[in-house]
Amino acid sequence: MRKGEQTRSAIVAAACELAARDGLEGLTIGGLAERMSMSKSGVFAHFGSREDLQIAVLAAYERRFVEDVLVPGLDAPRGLRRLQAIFGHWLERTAVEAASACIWISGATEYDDRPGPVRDELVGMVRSWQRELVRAIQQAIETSELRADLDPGDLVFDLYGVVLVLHHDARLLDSPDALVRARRAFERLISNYLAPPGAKTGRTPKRAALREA
Amino acid sequence: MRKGEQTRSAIVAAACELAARDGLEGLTIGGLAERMSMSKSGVFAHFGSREDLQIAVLAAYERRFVEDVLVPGLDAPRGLRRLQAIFGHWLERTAVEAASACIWISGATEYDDRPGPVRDELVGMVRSWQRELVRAIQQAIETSELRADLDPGDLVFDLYGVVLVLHHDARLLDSPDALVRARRAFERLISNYLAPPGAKTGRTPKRAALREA
DNA sequence: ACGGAAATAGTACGACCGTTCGTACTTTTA
DNA sequence: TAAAAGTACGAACGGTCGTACTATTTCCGT
Repeated sequence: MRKGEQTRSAIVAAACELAARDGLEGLTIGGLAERMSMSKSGVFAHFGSREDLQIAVLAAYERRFVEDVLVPGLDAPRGLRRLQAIFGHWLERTAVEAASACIWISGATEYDDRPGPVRDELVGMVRSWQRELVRAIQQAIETSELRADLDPGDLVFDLYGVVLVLHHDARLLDSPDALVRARRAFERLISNYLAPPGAKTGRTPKRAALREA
Repeated sequence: MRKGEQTRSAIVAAACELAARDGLEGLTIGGLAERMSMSKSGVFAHFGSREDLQIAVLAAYERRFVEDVLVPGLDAPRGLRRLQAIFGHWLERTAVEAASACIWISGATEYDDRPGPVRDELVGMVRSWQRELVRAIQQAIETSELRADLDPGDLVFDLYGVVLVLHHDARLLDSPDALVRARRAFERLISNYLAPPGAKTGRTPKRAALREA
């Protein structure tokens, strides 16, 4: 029972690469078998169905994502520093490893109109990740680094947008500026929400501009 | 020579709907034929290949996108108002019509690793749209509504991110807040770049916060 | 080292894919 | 009205898809 799990995880690893290139829907058992120099049925036997394979790929991706982005971010102290660390790793993973796509992002457009277990799994993972981001933001509020009246959901929304457009511009448009633009966008976003220095409970004036249009 | 073009455009219209649901790669001639109550070969005859069909769908989408987003925006006077109008229509089209996806966005992840004529066409359209946005931003700089030191490319990057995350959250996560979050994000972005009132050439102080982290 | 179990291969299936071909039918042109 | 062009059909092609079954090989504890 050891050899089996060994090859199974090797299959999943290869499947991750294929899915990154062709999408989870483009992932095919025949192609995977060829990549593994195995027979189709040999590969298939490790999963009850293609759907289970896709879900296994998603799970493997999540594990690695957490390892690459969240875990190293936890070395930074709670608060703004940690938020910056997490987001920095996220950006790098999205852009520098831009040779291969993020299957959460490609999956979002593949499954937004396709109900089923794969979509459910994907949605659960994205929601869970966004919850993790909310937590990091709330901690930065608790340390009085970010304003108390900041809606964490708003900031998560903005941060996710930065990653999505980075992925888009770097991969589809081959834009070499995308990463530095993303970093600048992050700094701007944060600077909007910085608590005024020296205040324990931040409530800044300004804002309420742009109310006429 | 008239009947043919008539049915052809009907086919393209149906293909647009199918592609919005299943993606350009998920668009199939058989499915399209069934939708049209025609034979596969009858549908196929209007296009030399599936690729040509996909490109025809892209072209039709672009025409409609320009009609829905850019053209009505041109009613607003040059400058910030026009930029706000264009972006507002863009947001509405992305969220309210969120019943069907944007094939530029889904195509971005479908083709970012898949070279070929379809990708080239898609990239050309997205680049052209971003150029249009740059133009609108530059006009808002010329009217001294936005700061002169604003890099239009940065703002286009940010705006695109807002639309992408709106598309993502509204469609994948069924988030009911996505649209209002997107609108707030837009206001925040713009307010970062507003030229100081009464100045012809804006060069504001502030900023340079967040330089320590 | 042997025997049972686990792992892989082999084979076959029905469905659907894009595409081609020959042929009717309908519209436009001369 | 006759000829020509345009339009749609049905059948069939070679392929690939996921999956089900069966057979064979390989592993591993005893």
